[in-house]
Parts: sequence; C-alpha cells; structure tokens
Amino acid sequence: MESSKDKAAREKIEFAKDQVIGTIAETMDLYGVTPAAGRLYATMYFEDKMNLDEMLEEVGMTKASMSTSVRKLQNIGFVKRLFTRGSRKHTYTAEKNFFNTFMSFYCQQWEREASMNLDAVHIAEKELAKIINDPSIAEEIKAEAEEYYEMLNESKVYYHWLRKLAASIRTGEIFEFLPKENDES
Amino acid sequence: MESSKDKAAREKIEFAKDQVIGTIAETMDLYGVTPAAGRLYATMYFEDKMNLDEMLEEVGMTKASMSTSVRKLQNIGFVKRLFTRGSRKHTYTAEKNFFNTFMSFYCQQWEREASMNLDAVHIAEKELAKIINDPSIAEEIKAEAEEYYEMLNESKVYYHWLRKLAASIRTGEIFEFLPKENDES
DNA sequence: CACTTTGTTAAATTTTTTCTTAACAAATTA
DNA sequence: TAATTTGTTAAGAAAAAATTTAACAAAGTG
Repeated sequence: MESSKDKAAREKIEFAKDQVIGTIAETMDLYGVTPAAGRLYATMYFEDKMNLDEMLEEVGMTKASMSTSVRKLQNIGFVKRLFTRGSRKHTYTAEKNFFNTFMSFYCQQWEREASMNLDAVHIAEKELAKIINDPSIAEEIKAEAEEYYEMLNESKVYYHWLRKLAASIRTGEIFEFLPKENDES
Repeated sequence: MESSKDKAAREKIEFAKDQVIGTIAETMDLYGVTPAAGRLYATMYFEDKMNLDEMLEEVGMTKASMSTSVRKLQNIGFVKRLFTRGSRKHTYTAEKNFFNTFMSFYCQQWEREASMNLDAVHIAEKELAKIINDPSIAEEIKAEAEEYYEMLNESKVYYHWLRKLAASIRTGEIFEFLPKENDES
C-alpha cells in the first residue's frame, strides 16, 4: 500500500496542476473560445493524448460539447488529431508549445483582419477616386473625398505591416530579432 | 442649389465610408468589444470628434449604451477624451492610427496573459519543488512532478518572450526590424 | 441655491451564446 | 449484413451577454 506521504504528494501534484489548469482556462477567453473549450485545452495540456470519452470524464461535460470544443480547438491550432490505426476512437493531442499556439492563432486572426479591411479599402478607394478625378464635381466635395482617400491609403500601411508581422512569426524570422530566452529579467 | 452630379458624388462618398465602417465594425470582435462599441468606433473613425449626443444620433443607439461603449473603447485605447473647456458635454476622439490601437490592445492583453499564467506557474512550481526535494517520496511520484516542473519551466520562456514582444512594440523598437512601409507587395 | 443639462448606474428586457438532450449518420465488428 | 460503438448535428433548454428603460448622481448655469 502507498504511504500517506505519497498520497499527500499526489494531492500536491494535483493542486499544482489545477492551479495552472485554472488560469489557462481563464485566459483562454483571449483566444475567443467557449468556457468548455478553454477547460478542455487546459486539461489536455497535462495529458499526452485523449479520446472523447476521456475528455467528458475529465472535464465533466457532454460528448456533444467535447466534440464541438475539440473541433474549435483544432481550427485555431491548439489541438491535433492523432491517426491511430486499429481503434474506433479518435484520439487528440494538445499542442503544448505555446509559441506554436500563439503563431497559429494570431496569424489566422491578423490575416482575417488585414484581408477583410483591405478588401473594403480597395472598394472604397475606387469610389473615391472616381470623384477625385471627375472635373465637374464641386471642389468642397472633392476635398472631402481626398481627405478620406488619404486616410484609407495610410491605413494600408498598417494592414501590410500586420501581414509582415504574421509572416515573420510563421517563418520564425522574428526570433532572430526577439530571441526565445531562458533567463528571467 | 447643388447639382445632381454633386448629390450623386456625396452619396458615393457615403457608400465608400459605409463600406469601411462595416468591415471595421465587423472585425472589432477581434478586440473583444460589443457590437455597439464596434459600430461606435467605426463611426468615430471618420469623425474628428464626437459627444454622446452625436454618437446616439449617428449610431442609433441609446445614451447608456454609448456611455458604456465609449468607456470600453477608452480602456483599450481606441478612444480618448478631449478636455474642452467651457462646455458641459464630454467630447471624445477616435485613435485613427491603427499602429497605436494595435499596440494598446495587444500589449494590454499579452501582459494579462503573461502575468496571470506566470503567477500560477510560480505557485505550482513551488509545490512541485517540495515533492522533488523530499527524499522520502516514491520515485514514481517524483518523476511525475519533475515532468510537470520541466513543462512549466519551459512555458516561462514563452511568457517572457510575450512580454519582450509587448515591450518592443511599446517602445517602437520592433519597427527597426519590421519597418512600416508604404509599398504594396 | 434651485434648476437644468449631462453622464452614469442598476434593474429589466431582449438577444445571443453555450450547453444538453436526443435523433441521426458513419464506421467497425461479429 | 445486422448489431454495436462512436462521433456529429439539429432542436430545445439554460445561461450569459448586450441593450434599453428609468432612476439617480454630478456638474454647470442663472
């Protein structure tokens, strides 16, 4: 039989894990996921791999909820499906390297922001250019169109920068400028 | 009287603005704000300055809603209060430089993520260290504690990197590595 | 200092989101 | 191929969030 010291130690380990699981789950709202998905990822962080039945056991929610949560986590790159042959159950594993989850999530997010807004800016600029280049339009109106055109043109600098940032994170180039370091400071 | 060409031009300008307002409002969910706050910021983006009454006029929502929205936008650095003397009304202006809104929002967010998780990691590591350094505990349990300790220690590299990233954005250093550029590409 | 205007907050309502129940589809096994 | 297991999806229930109404507080004005 296990000594009472060992039992206490196991409890300490669970306490330590729960501490981290709690904050990860809490901060997962930053990644736009539901509480269920947040708790699931935080739980999986300490597990090698899990299938749906283990998830509902550990997290204490329904299978449907785990199914949708795990798919959401896959979409943002926090969880990967493992292809295990000879088993009906699907197994998943959490991405435990936070640099990878960071990259996956923010690059996706920034790409969405940049492309959506650039699309809108292009459409708007085309309309404004028509006005600016039409000699028969009143000067006052043209001036307004020019002002907005200049604003939108300026905003493109930002969206292109956002894409460059995403690219340099994806390629890992950014770590030449901002290295991953072990030391505190 | 204004010519019909000029009227059409004004409409074109409104169309162009609405195109951009629409997508900004739509992508504002990335910044964790309510639809009301999103629409408000998008509207303010094309205005020099606004007071609450102008906001509810333009956005078409209640004064209470504008009041809470504008405060939320202030918190994340998207809107600033202007101190106008000699008027009872509060006036606000939108931050129109997206580099500044980016900086303000993400630095705040990343600081929250880093500090919350580092706190939890420190607490957890202290517990785990007790087990690792206790000679009377079973090896199997110690091994587990060591495994988790190593994971958590590794995760600190990420959180420190996140803070460095935030710092280099705040100081503007990052633009030496990733310059703001005017050209497409 | 009473009066008016402006902005905030709390309570109630509406809307949206999240989660569960339950029916269904897909895949595996016997 | 029938039976069983597993995972998904749609519909409904529960919970949470956003917005409005309305009461209140704060600040400026006459």
